[in-house]
Amino acid sequence: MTRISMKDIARELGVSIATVSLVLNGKDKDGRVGKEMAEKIRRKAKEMNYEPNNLARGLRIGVSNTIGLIVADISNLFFANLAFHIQEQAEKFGYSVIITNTNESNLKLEKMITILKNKLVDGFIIVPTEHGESLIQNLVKRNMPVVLIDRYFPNLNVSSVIVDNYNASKKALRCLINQGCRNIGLVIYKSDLQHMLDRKKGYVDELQNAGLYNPALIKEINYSSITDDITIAMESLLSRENEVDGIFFATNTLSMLSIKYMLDMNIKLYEEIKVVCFDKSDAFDFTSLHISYIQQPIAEMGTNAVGLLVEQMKRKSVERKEDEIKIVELQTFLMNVL
Amino acid sequence: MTRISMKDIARELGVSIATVSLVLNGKDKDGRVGKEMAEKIRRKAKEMNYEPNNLARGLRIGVSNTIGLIVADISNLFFANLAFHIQEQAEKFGYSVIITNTNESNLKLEKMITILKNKLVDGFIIVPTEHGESLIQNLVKRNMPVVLIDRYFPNLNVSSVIVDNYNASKKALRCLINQGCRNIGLVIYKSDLQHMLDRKKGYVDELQNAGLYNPALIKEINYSSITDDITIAMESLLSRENEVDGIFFATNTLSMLSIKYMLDMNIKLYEEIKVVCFDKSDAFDFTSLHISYIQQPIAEMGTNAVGLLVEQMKRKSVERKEDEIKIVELQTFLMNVL
DNA sequence: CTGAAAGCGCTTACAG
DNA sequence: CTGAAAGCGCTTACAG
Repeated sequence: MTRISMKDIARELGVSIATVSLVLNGKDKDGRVGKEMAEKIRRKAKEMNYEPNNLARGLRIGVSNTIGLIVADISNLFFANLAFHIQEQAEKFGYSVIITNTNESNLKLEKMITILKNKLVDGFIIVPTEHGESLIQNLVKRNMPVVLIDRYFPNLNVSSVIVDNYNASKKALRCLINQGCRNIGLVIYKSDLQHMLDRKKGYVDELQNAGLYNPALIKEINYSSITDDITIAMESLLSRENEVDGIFFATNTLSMLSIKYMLDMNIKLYEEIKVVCFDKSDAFDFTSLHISYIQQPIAEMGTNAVGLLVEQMKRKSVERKEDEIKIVELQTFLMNVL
Repeated sequence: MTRISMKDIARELGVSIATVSLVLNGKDKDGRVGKEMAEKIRRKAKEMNYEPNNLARGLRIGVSNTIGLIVADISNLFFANLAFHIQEQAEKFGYSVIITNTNESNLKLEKMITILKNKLVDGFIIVPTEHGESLIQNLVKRNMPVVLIDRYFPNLNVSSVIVDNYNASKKALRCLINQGCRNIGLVIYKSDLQHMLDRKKGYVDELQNAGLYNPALIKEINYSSITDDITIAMESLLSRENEVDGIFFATNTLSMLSIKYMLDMNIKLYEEIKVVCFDKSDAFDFTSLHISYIQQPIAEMGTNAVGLLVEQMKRKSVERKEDEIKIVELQTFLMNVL
């Protein structure tokens, strides 16, 4: 079966392709095309099962109505949810979304950007990787609409949607302190990404305020050797001399692996050690575990990112030049299951 | 900044666009283009930062190197993982993947198919919705390469990748019976989709073999009123007169909600009621919960789906007509945490 | 109110 | 070994 094109409809009806195009794009009002003609064309199009070829349309008008979404790991529930909401929102504006994955690899980020650019996406929403700054920079230089999400580069002039990571950490720590914890550990990725630095700083500041800061209780995990590093970190935190009575986990993956370790060691959460995690896991619904967590407004993050991007894409086509960079910083919620 | 095209390179070098195209597509070997010329073109292309326009290429050769993946719910970890593996595998064959979501809605499935077709994806991998049979049928009629995954329609002539749901259920039930359960409940979606019917049949058959079948212990949940229905179902299963000592949950979402309910009710898993779930959740790593589960070979499912699809897409371009429909049925694993 | 024509960026026979 | 030309399906001034 071969696809029906405008040409086929035009031939069938003995009219020009131009007329068909006008009608099928709804530009027949304003008296551009006769009423009966328009009706005839529409009927024929439906009858022949016409479907527009968006590739051709895109080539001609230089727009694909597609957004490229690049996340760090689609199999992480946080990003999966983010993707979900971004897609829902994009659809409302008539955009489809191509989702791709970097697995936290800078190389892959570069590759994904190239692939997507060559498919002519109209803009990008990106969860950038560590050291991915220059790749983003390039995109911006070339006037590509871009919005960063979840993570951002403070030195880069790029619209971004993030949460207030610093205060999220502070909230988490205050919660632990209020519950009587005095020796509170931190499990976090070793990373230069700003959102990690912010989470760390929130931890440090809040503990220093309380006169409880002890740098030995900060455990930095390498993403590439995560299992081993967590074992080492937890062994240290759980050793008797540290007297740790609370731990803050800076990401959901770190939480899950560490809590599993603790349960395997028969540690009683809450009674022996209180914990706060970044992000929710399904597991926390099992209330018997007494796990508090920082909840990010995922839907809002997605909506905002799409909003900012759509704005940029419009602006570009109207050729305005004011570079309105916006950093949207959303607040998190401390969900206390106790 | 305006994109560099082949024309720009050709003009700059005083050669024809055709020559540039040949070189940049690696067709300059076989003595089609002079060695120095080819080198010059390649150097210039790099220097000018040329990047191919795949829209134009796709329009010309009728191929987009893009696969449309339609899942039922990207925020469900099972589908997120599936998407991840499909993408990894597709990339190996040079395809990018557009992921979209139906939210189990038939209407949305139709919309997504239309959108993707108009973007000229070369083929589809689809997790179909209930009653979505005719939509898939249409795609096949139009000679579109399609592979169904996770779910399939027995009456439809479409390649599909599924797991052996019937035997998965049987395994789960045997496990519960062997552990001494005598009154075993089933929590499953009310659905005509074959994979659900298979899971149900496995449950029924295995219990009948053991002389333990009791239809009153089957609870069918409506996707649209899931929370309420689960509450009602669990209340009934946990009521004293039923003496339920084991439950099989037919999907991951049903598992999570039901187990949460049980924990809220202070039911001791394993000691009071033993459970087996379909699919793993992060939560099960918390071994203290004693939850067994059926593990699906997600990566293998993804790999197989891409393989079947690529085969179809190739076949189509060579215009062969043997309709080689393949149903790949993979085996699951019963993961017993005890 | 409708049509002829150019062109988006590319590929592919066909000539030479 | 290289170029001129047609055409993929569409949109958009421009004529009339």
